[in-house]
Amino acid sequence: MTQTHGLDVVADLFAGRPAPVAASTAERVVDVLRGYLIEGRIVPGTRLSEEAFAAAMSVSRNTLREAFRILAHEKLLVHEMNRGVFVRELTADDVTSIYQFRTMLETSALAQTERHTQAQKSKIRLAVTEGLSAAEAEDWRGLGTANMHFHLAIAGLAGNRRLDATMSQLLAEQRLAFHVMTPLKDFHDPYLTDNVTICELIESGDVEEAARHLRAYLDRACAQMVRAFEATS
Amino acid sequence: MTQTHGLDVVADLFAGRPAPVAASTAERVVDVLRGYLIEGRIVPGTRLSEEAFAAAMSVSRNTLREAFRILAHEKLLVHEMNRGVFVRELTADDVTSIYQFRTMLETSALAQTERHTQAQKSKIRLAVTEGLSAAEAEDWRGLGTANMHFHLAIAGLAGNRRLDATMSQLLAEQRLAFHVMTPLKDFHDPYLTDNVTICELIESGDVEEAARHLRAYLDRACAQMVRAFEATS
DNA sequence: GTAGCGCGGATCGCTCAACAAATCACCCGT
DNA sequence: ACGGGTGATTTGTTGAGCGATCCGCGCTAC
Repeated sequence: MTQTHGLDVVADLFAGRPAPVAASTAERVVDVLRGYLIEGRIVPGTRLSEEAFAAAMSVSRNTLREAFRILAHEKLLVHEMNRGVFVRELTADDVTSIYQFRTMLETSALAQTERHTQAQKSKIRLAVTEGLSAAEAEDWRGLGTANMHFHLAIAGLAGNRRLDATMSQLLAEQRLAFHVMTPLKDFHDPYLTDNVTICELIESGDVEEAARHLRAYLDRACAQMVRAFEATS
Repeated sequence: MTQTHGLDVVADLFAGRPAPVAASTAERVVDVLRGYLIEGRIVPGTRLSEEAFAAAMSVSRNTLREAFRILAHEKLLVHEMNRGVFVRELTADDVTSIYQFRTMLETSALAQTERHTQAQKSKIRLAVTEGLSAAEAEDWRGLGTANMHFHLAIAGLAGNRRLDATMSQLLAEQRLAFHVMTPLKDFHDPYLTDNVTICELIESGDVEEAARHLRAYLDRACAQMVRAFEATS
């Protein structure tokens, strides 16, 4: 980095840019595919043919395999030797495991009050209002993502990049199971009021009670999801 | 799965097997490379030439690239577009971030007393004795891995596979920084007595005090590491 | 009928060779 | 010393190819 400017004016110009849209082809493929997976556009369990997908995305088989390897590492795909890659199918155990881990992360983040910043707290509030307006517009998919933002913001209270990363990955993984939750309204809507309560508790400084509430909330959500899950299997 | 056997006799035959040594070539490469990286045999910052490594490990460039992608995803390598992959160089911030996260995970696991099993607790004790005998034999590298096993066992108290996975990954990542800690004795030895104390506290059922002790311990270790870190840079 | 067997056909795992594009190292003129 | 051009090196990606493995199907034997 050449130190030509006293203040880094140039850096500011590019600061708010939406990331160069994934430079490499493989990463672009990963992003697209990940989008499909967490939106449930490909049913869990289906095999992803290398040839077919390579053709569909106009990339070589080699590049596609790089992408597959990454997504398998993110646990969105399963790689079975000499058989191919499949969209991950979550079991009921996976769901409880994910929720258990989430509970640990989120309550832990909540407990680190000395790290909480005003910026993070306002992100929580933002996610809540996002959810409220999505509900008002009866945009249930939007309500789902708002809910995700809420929990990411909670985890963000710890101010730890690594925690944020694992949290997003957990949520992505969890989304694989959302296709069994139909209609989405029934799943997300009841928790909106919980989000409001928790947000207010945090703002009022009573993180203890917020954590208790959150824990109960997550237990309930987990139980509901497991129930819906075992009903279909 | 064909249901030929009433009791699954066959499964037992293969139960204790040391995993088929990574079936695919790419995974084998990943394992070997990961071994090198966490042992510090390749200095952080060095570029890993595709051609050279492909030749050295007798695999094609394409397969090697798959391996590189995975290791980059594990944050052991850094991939820079059109420049190549480099062994990750941790910053002091990384170290504190890792320790902060570890603290959250380990104390969280410790707090979930209702999930603690006797099997897990004995694993902790095992790691402690492993460390004691390593210290007696003046095997400082062995003491390091014993210490790792200790913390993995603590995290294992939560009984959550995902937590275990992120914990191992964190420890692997942290190991990238161990090469600055020379001699290893001075870094690991002081903490052996702490391990003993914490183990006893857990066995006596006083997880509260164990958590406090652990937290202080990790803070100290982090500070020491950061100090050693900034001394070299 | 059904359990075992063998035989393609499809797909994966991996390699090799090639080429465009980007980066790097070096030299040059100023 | 500094900016700029130029060729060498390395990466990004592709395409073809081949052995290995798995799957489905039909055959046979009991």
